[in-house]
Amino acid sequence: MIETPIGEALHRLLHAYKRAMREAYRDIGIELAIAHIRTLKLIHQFQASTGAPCTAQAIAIRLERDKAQIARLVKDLLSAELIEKQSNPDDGRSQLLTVTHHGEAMLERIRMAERQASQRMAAGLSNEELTTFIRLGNTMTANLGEPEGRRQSSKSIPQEK
Amino acid sequence: MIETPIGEALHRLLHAYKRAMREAYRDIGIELAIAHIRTLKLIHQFQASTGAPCTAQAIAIRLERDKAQIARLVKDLLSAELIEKQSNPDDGRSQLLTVTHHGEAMLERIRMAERQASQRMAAGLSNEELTTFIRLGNTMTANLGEPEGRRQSSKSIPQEK
DNA sequence: AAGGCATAGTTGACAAAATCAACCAGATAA
DNA sequence: TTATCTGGTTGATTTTGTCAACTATGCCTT
Repeated sequence: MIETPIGEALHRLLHAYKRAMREAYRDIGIELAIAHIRTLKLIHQFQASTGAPCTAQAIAIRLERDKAQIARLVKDLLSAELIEKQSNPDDGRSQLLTVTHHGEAMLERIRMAERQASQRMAAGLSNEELTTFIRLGNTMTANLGEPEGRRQSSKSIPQEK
Repeated sequence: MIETPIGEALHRLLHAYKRAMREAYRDIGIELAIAHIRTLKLIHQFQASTGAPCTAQAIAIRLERDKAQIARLVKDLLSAELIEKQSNPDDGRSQLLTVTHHGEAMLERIRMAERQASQRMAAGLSNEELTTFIRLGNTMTANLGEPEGRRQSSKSIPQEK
């Protein structure tokens, strides 16, 4: 077969992965798009790991996305009543986002769907191999994440360590 | 930091990678989108490895994309005179695609841009680690690529081995 | 030879993902 | 008080991707 460099391997894997995830979500009756699901998961993880609510700014930083896109994703999740917002007492411009009970239930269904697809993806690979893959992937992401300039949404935002 | 499973690591890496590639292409004055570039590269690789021209069907199979999308990508590349087509003598429905000299020159510029970004991405990693990453990635892609049904563009098309 | 089915490619429509720019209200620093 | 920065919003656009229906051609069966 044709030799594939890293970039090509990545494209193919993420495309296959997204397709598998979409099918798994659809099989369970979840109609959320993948970006919405990632955002919902991040809001929940933020709460769980810091004990504090999340902000749109934190999501934009963590996902390295344009804040405009995050705003639209958050708006959709609010409309679906999967998250809710309160005014931030420390910053009048900002809202604190938390996952609702409805959102918690949705997250549980998402986990079920992902478990199945992830097991299929990882078939024949040891835990060590999976850990190695994640480590190498995160290293490359970090390598790419130190820009020389022109990054928009995070141009003057310090990278979290 | 928050633990990231494989899916999350993949999303972040490909997003960072695509952004780095776009910046590298832009720095060199290339205005093609990434999907167009991947298609152009594939047509060239197909020629180089088989000695025969490429077809839209072969691209759809190799990239695992909907044939409608491939048709649009091919149309754009034809308009940009990066590739050209001839009627397939063996199949009146099909056209054979080849890269033009203009396309060859574009590919050379693309390789220069990618070399720089790839080196930055791979900083600190050995060749063995990069090879391992690609191998694991391709294994997972293959795991996901054996559908139980509902795949559109490749539903009745046998997977290449 | 004719009919039925499958296929290569095209087109329309739509959804998802992502970026860029401009804006407003609030926060901070001088 | 003023200037600058920031969190978030909205509009516009580009890129990526999927689904369905269609046409012309190819293949198989009768």
